[in-house]
Amino acid sequence: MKAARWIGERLLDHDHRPTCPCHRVVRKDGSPGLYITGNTREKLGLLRAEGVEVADGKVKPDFPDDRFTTDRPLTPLLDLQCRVPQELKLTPLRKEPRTLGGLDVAYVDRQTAVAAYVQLDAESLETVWKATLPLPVRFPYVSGYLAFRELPALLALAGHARAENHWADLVFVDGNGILHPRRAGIAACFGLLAETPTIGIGKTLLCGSVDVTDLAAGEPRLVMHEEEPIGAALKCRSTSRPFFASPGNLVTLDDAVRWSRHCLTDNRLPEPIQRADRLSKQEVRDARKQKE
DNA sequence: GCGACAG
DNA sequence: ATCTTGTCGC
Repeated sequence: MKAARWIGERLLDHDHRPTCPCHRVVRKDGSPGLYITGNTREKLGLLRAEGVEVADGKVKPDFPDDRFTTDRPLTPLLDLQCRVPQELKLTPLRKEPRTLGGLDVAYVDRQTAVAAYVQLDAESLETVWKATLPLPVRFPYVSGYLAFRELPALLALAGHARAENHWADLVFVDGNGILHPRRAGIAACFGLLAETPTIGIGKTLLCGSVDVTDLAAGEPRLVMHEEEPIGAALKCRSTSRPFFASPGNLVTLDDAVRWSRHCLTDNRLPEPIQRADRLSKQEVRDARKQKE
């Protein structure tokens, strides 16, 4: 059950007080697991004090172990994802982009995200404009459900950029487009909601398969999933690790490959992503500095 | 049944 | 993603 991650994150990061009941969360097999104070013995002591039987370092379960088992929490979200691909338009890019955008998210702490946007000149790749936006985190990271975590920040920042007349003609998003089990990666969802041409860039492969043996710089190799081409592996240098490009919305796989290649420089990732990534991390550093 | 798993 | 020191290479 993926929702277990949700609970795990709260256990790691909550307002722990002396009266906090978090010591009552133990592992399925009855072993205590970790405790937020770092002292596992303390955890077992608290349970004993509450009348819980502890034998052999383990808690005796007083309920059937499938009491909390359910596949409910993420299924409504999965249903939403399944409706995404039919709404996407993977059509050739209409007009030659004059500016390109890059979007990324970094984290100040467990509950504060910072979205970063960079607009570049499509020809010179020089930075034309940039902006960042801090936002509270409302959803945990769950593989395959990244959009539910980071989309709100991206959309808010996009709204701002649009209002300032700095929205790019083609936007690169940190995360996949249709290179996703349900063709509903964050770049696809964002492109759909923002009604903007998008390309997704992943640093590691989420699903599908591709052989990157002897992959040369700038050479695209298709990622296949369920008999379908859903993205391409690319390298900026023959010696660097590959990244994975896929269409989000309003572009074709060919566009995604072509524009990713267009943005290759010395760095591992396409320039818009590289710059958005750098900006988001810089902003996180500044935010932490001011928190002191 | 078990492992894998974008950021 | 984030936590972190040194370290290998251009």
